[in-house]
Amino acid sequence: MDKIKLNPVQRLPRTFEQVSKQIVNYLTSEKLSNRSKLPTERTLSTLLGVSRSSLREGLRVLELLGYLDSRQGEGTFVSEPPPFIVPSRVLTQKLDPASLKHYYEISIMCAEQIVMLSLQESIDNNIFKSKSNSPNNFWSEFAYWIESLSSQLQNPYFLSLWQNTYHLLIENNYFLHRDAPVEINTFVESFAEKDESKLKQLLFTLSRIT
Amino acid sequence: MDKIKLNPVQRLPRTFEQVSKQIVNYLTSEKLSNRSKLPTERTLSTLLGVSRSSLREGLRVLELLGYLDSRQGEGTFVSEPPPFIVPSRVLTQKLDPASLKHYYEISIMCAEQIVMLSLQESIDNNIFKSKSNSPNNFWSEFAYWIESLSSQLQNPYFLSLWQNTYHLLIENNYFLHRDAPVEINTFVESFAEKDESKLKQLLFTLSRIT
DNA sequence: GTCGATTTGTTCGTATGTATC
DNA sequence: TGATACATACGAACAAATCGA
Repeated sequence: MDKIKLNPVQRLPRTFEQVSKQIVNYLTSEKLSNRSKLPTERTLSTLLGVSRSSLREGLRVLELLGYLDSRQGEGTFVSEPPPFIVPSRVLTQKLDPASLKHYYEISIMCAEQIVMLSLQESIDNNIFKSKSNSPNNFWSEFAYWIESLSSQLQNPYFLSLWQNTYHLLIENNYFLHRDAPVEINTFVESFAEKDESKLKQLLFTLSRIT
Repeated sequence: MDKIKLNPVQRLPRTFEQVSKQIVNYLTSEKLSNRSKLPTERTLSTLLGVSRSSLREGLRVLELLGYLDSRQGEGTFVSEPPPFIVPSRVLTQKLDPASLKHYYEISIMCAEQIVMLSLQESIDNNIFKSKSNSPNNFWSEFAYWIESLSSQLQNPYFLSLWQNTYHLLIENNYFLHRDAPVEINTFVESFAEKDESKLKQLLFTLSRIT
């Protein structure tokens, strides 16, 4: 008996998948900048040789992933996709406590990284001033601080991850009954003094909040 | 002149958006487990009072986000959405060097977190054995080690983030001409000795690879 | 301020491909 | 082999939003 070489069968990608890939290739190859207008759905469907229904399914995918933005009566426009997407946020769906805890730990990891990188790149944070005068709301102040730091960072993906997870927690009222046993000024001052170990200790206490 | 309060105009969500949200609510409320079968497209469209085209656009979104899985001739099935999605990976699209560097830094952050958490949770890693006998390929060994660690971790989201970024880098040949100046055994031994500072120093050298 | 052209949003009917029994 | 159930795909038509003459 001969040896039979078995390869996994290749299925043709569905139409909408081919459509979305082709359009993204078109976007990148033509170097279409932000907000530039795409051809109409009818034009695209004839160009690609597919029906408008299938083309639209492809456009939906790209819109969801942040590559496009369609507006009725106007047209379809190029957009900048984010580096990360959290499914439940796209659908504004509430999450269970376990998942929230997992996202919380991710957000703290990002915060720590942002703070430490800011120290390394010796970012000037003297401009920072507490936004609100309500000293109770630690978390919004903390978020404001983290974003003011990361906006000066070279790598914008840490900010993206932070924002995704932080806003997800906000939307799920995660911080409603979780006040942190620290004040924002403690962070800001430790940062000004470049006190790395103190900052790490503070962030560790945050990570320990249940 | 009176003060005018300007609120952003509220648009009715498009049909496919309402469809995807309703279906997700249906999934969670009915506690439909993995792989259970949904009603047919025709049934769903009549139940929701929308056309099949609009329903399908909603299903596409859910399929892309990982909530569903449609197979021609069989049906549509429930699936488990991942905590994070990287747009360019969904479209198997190649990325520019700058974006890759950003993702690389994210992946290293995850790796460090996974290692440190594994130390804290005193995970037993004695079972680990190098997979291949080619000592050259540091990165695949490293990835194997990270995954063997994080599979025992309480929070699976670190693993998800790691895998997303690592596989994205692989798919873009990021490691092709980037050999690390360390060996995997150095990591494994330092971990066995619970040498935290040594591990941090090793991970720092990884983060410094350009 | 209205009208008409343009463009996306939505629907319906129909045909085809594919898996299961 | 055939029948059934299902997703996939197409095209034509109409609705609604936007913009400019």
